[in-house]
Amino acid sequence: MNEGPVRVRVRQKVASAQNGTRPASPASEAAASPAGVDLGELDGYIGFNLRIAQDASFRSFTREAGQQGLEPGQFAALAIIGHNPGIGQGELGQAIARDKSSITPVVQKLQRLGLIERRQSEEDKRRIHLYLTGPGKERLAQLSRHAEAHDRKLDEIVGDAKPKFLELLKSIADALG
Amino acid sequence: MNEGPVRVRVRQKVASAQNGTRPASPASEAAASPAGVDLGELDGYIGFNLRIAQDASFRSFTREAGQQGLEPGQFAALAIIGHNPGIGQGELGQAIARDKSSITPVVQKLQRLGLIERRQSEEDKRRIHLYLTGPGKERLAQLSRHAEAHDRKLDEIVGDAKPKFLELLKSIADALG
DNA sequence: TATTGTTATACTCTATAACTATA
DNA sequence: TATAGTTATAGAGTATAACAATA
Repeated sequence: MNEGPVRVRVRQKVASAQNGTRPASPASEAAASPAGVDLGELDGYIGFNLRIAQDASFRSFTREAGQQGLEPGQFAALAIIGHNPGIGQGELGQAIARDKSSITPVVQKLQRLGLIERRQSEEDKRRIHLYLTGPGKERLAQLSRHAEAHDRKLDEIVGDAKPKFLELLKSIADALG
Repeated sequence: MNEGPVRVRVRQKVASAQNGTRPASPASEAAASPAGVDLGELDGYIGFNLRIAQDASFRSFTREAGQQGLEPGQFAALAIIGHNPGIGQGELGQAIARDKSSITPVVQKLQRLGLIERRQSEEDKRRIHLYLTGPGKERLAQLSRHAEAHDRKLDEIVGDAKPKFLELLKSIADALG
């Protein structure tokens, strides 16, 4: 199954990459592989390649849209609130696969930035409904443009295989989630 | 381009997932989407779907192999050292797209666990060569079995499309990294 | 009792910058 | 001056557990 060493192409400057893990800071180092390192079995693993692709995508997104302030996760939260006005925090958490305690700081930050509004439910006072504010809608539109530009790059790489590619990614999330 | 609300299937128990980002703790919550949340534009983004798939894969890996002690990132480091005996820390960092300062604690931990040995270079005393120890090789073999079992699940989902799928993931990492 | 959200806490991962020791 | 690795520090992201308010 292993047809000899799998060596990775050298990266000249080792530019910033982007990932699916979370960088704490703006720029970074390294891309996805260095000078002649044998990845061995890892090279054929879907899991490993999923990781480096996501890592690259995330860093690239942050590198560009990060200047605008928000990161992929916050963009996702904003987009979901925009598409689901009045959604509760718990539901939002489920949508992005995060615990409710991880959602609290996210929505607090979005609120602090004036991008969302939080209204206590009338019927069930435990619940808080989330809505985009005017500035929130603008920001979402702005970030959407960035996200689209970013995804266009991915579209170019994936080409015609996009529908199948997306289907596979969704199947993975669905089956292992 | 948007053909109406994209609603996600309900997840009964909201089991643990696994991802490409890093969970700080063992188990977790949420999978990738909740009861009837409209993901809107996100649903069609490669970047977003890459994220949720990687998240699911990572959590699934950790959920099982995590019991054995090491996480995906450490497994990757171990595998790379195994395939590149004598590799330096900087090179290892490049291979997994991390700064050298992020590598130090990783290799220190692996050393503390007795899984790797670090030898100062004779020719260039600044460099440190990394090697697996006997226990390190055993552990790697053990983790490889877990990783393979994990990847077999992914293989089943991806099926015949695997070569193309891997190629696309590598292209993404390569183009955006 | 169960659920929604908050808080306190803790831990992982990561990077930047400054540093040591080599080269 | 430049490079390999370390340390100090800081910050993002995440979760668990305990809690308050409400149902």
